[in-house]
Amino acid sequence: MARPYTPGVDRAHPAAGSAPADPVWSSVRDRLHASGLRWTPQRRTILDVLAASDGHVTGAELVERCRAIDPATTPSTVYRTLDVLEDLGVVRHHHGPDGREEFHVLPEAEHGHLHCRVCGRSWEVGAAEVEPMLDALRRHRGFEADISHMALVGRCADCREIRRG
Amino acid sequence: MARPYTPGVDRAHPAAGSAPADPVWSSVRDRLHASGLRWTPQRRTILDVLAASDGHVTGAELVERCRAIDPATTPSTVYRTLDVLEDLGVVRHHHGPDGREEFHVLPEAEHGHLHCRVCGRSWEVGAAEVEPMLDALRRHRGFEADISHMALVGRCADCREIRRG
DNA sequence: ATCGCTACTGCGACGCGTTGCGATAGAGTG
DNA sequence: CACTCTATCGCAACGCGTCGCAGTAGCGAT
Ligand SMILES: [Mn+2]
Ligand SMILES: [Mn+2]
Ligand SMILES: [Zn+2]
Ligand SMILES: [Zn+2]
Repeated sequence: MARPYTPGVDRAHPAAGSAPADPVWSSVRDRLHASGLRWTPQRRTILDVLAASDGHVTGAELVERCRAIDPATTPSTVYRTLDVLEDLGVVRHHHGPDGREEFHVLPEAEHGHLHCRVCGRSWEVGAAEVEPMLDALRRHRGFEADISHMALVGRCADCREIRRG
Repeated sequence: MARPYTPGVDRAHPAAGSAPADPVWSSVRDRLHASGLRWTPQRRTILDVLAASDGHVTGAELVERCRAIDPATTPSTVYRTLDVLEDLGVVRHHHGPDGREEFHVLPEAEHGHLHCRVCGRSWEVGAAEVEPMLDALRRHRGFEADISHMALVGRCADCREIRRG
């Protein structure tokens, strides 16, 4: 049952005016203001969800979790906010083997991603491990690759073991 | 104006029974049969389109070109056939910055892909250029990465020049 | 408290693929 | 040629995301 758009009133967030306790998250509000952007109940919902998540989450999952807090949540708003937050460095995204988005919340260190096509598991790969190639690309072509967005698909050690080839 | 499903009759391909002249393409028919798969008018249409394409093409573009030959073409059939052809090594796909599929027809050599986020241009990167990293991943983790599926997003030399950072 | 600017929201429609289903038609066999 | 088996097809519905539009509401200034 989709609620119609009911401005203000029943949309008030439990603590609408304030930001989450964690200093990392609370700074977001100020950084938005500093860029002439705004602090809204919808954005607070998304930040609450992100603060409660960690590791990699798909866009659809985030939408779903927002709806758990506010059933009136709209996908377009979530995705647009994720774009904004990516500009702020709060989240990073890459794409799974099927092209779907996966978000990493507050990545401590830059890293790329490995996806096993067979078993579906995935791993993070540190910047150091790919640095040689990135250097080569920078030197030879002047291309500066975004590590966070990197996702390599292939077969993991276990799955290669099973079916030699 | 969508034509209803009109089996057989007006679906006959100009040279329905035969395969394209090029030996590479004609072999496809035999290789399908060898695997217990079938040669259909729809598949011939798609192969005609692929034979007339080169470099990278999006899935949507391929569907559109098929419709130019046979307006009754259905997306699901095209995508399913592309899957089959990828198994045969006739095409390879990767994903653009937005996650959309791009197909490379008959790649002579394995290669990865670079996409500039700013100007939107893209380049191929030879296997040799990535080999060091792939070796490292194989040695340290036993992970065998698919080069053809690799797509790095970032900023090209020109676009870095313009806005230093 | 009120006002004005404009960032942001929800909506609706669209684009790209994918999937399950029942009907069709390849193609090997006799 | 008829017959059978089943791969493939078209369809319809769905999932993920994006975009333009018109109305709303943050927020800084008065
Ligand atoms: Mn893929
Ligand atoms: Mn992306
Ligand atoms: Zn695996
Ligand atoms: Zn560029």
